[in-house]
Parts: sequence; C-alpha cells; structure tokens
Amino acid sequence: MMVSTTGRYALTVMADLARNAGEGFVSLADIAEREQLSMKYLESIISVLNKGGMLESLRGKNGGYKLARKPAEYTVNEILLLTEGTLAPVNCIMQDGVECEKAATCSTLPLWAGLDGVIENYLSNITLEDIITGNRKKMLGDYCNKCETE
Amino acid sequence: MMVSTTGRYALTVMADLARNAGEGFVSLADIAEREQLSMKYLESIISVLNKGGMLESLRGKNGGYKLARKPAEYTVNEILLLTEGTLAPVNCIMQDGVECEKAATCSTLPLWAGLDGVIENYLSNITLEDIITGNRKKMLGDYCNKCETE
DNA sequence: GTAAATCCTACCACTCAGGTAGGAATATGT
DNA sequence: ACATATTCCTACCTGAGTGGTAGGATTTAC
Repeated sequence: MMVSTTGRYALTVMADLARNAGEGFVSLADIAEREQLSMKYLESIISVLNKGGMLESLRGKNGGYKLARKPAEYTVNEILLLTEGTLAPVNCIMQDGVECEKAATCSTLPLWAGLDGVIENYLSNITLEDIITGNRKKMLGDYCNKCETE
Repeated sequence: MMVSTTGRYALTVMADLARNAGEGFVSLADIAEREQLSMKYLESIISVLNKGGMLESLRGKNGGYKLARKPAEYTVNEILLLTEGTLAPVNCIMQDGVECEKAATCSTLPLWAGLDGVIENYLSNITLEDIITGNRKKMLGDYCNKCETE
C-alpha cells in the first residue's frame, strides 16, 4: 500500500473542511462525527496538516480549523506528500539527492522512475475542488464507465 | 511503498533470465551472483514465479530456471501482481469483490480508483522486453530528459 | 471561572518486510 | 554406485511501521 490510512484520512479531513468552509472554524469533533472516524487519531493527522501551513487553527471555545486557501488551490499531491512523507512507489528511487548505488547500471530503474512520474502527474492534476464537486471524469478518466453517458 | 523488495527482485530475476535465455537452464546461484543479491532470499521469490507458471524449472545438477514464454509476452503488471498479491495504492479499493462499506457515499473513492487505473495502465503496457532493451522512451515517456536528444 | 476546544507527549499491540537456517528430494556425470 | 549440484520445503527471527489509545496541559469564548 502506497498511501496509508493517515494519508487517506488527511484527504478526507481536508475535503470535509472544504465542504464546510465559510462558517468560521470547524471543530475536530464535528469532523470526526461526520466522517465517522476516531477523533483522537484524527488529532495527530490534522496536527501535521496544520504545521504544514495548510490550515488555520483557533484554540479554546468555538475554536477549530479552516482551510488556509481555496479548495482549488490544493492539489491532492501536496496533501498526500505532506502527510505520507513520500509517494514513491518503491524505495530505490532517488530521495533527498541520494540515489541507489546500482542506479547507473540498473535496468529496472527507468521503470520505477516512469511509474513515479505517472503517479505524481495524476495526483498533481487533481485538486480538493475536484474531490468535493465529484469531478468523476477528471478522476476516473478513461476508466469511468459512467462518464460517457452523463 | 507500493512495490516491496520482493516485487523489485522478482522483476530483476525475470530480466536476468530474459537476458540469459537460450542457453538451457540458468541456476539461481548464477543469478544471485550477477545481480548481487542474497540467493537464499531469491529462492523464496523465484518459487512464487515458478508456481505461478512463469518459469520452467529443472532440479539436480545443471538444473535451474528459464522463462516459459518470450520476454515480450510478459507484462510488468502480471509479474508484480503475482509476487505482490495486489498493486492497489490504497486498501480501500474493492478486492475480491468486497468493497468498503462507505463506498457508495465516499467522495475520495473515485480518486483512488483513478489512481489505481493509471498505475495498472502504465504497468500493463511495459513488457520484459522493454526492460532488457532499455526502452527509455516507453518507460520514462514525458519525464525522460534524454529521450528527446537521442 | 467554567466549558470547549486545540496542543503535546508518551505508549502499545499487531502485522509485515526482509531476510536466515537447515535439510529433503532430485537429477547429472563419472 | 556415488558424489555433487541443484531445486524445493518448512520453520524461524528481528526491526520498523501502521493504526491507534491515554492523559493531561494550554488557550479562548461566553
């Protein structure tokens, strides 16, 4: 599994905040209730999103979180990258400037690099806005059997 | 990480067998030596490939393995699928006909399904032959900065 | 001043990746 | 017949990471 529960929940939280924007701050308790997820666990996830500058937060009564930008200005790629650390499909791809010692002669490396590129390209092209408006054509593309008839 | 060492080594072994085809059976000791990998560990991996019908094997002296088909007739997707079990980027995608209970209302599911489709499409289009001939244009596509000048 | 909320630190059970170890079965060449 | 080279099979082990839980300190609104 390339994207763990952490990344999936992070996206769910961001989508929930996007859907419920414009009404001041949204409490984590409300999000957990709506999405039917453990609030305690979401706490640790939203902390990462907050420290990463994706949210604004307010402590105390009537406090909570809200998006720092408009939904269309968040790509799925950056949200997942922040919470997952990396989205590389294999651990032999160059990270932080360090590459595998066999890189120069490895015949399979171009495959992994190409796969990494395909994934990043897909995730960078989809925004939070696409998620909450249910842009199936953009998300599912050729694999969507409903997109043609709609 | 979506593809573990097992899947990567499996592909490496298949590529090694493809490169050294036509000379009867190739022993695992030779493969491990050439690829600089633990023979004992490769043993468990090649066993899966063999049982999956991808190889022919011969026990005893001068025994070893060879490809059951031509390199161009193996897609990377089927090799990885066999050794990894699944290539789904998240564990909330339908597997074995069972889908997540929130599937009907989940706004992020189309994203994961789309990502899964993009990955499968890429990996199904690349064969073992592409790997051993170093078809960079096919593997790296738009992400290849050398492909244009070559 | 109290209730509601974020923030922070620590802990924990379970699974899986990435191997290692040792030997049994089988085929070849002499 | 026998030694050797090989696949095949079962069992085990260690460390890291996933997916949480627990408890309290701090801050803010009413």
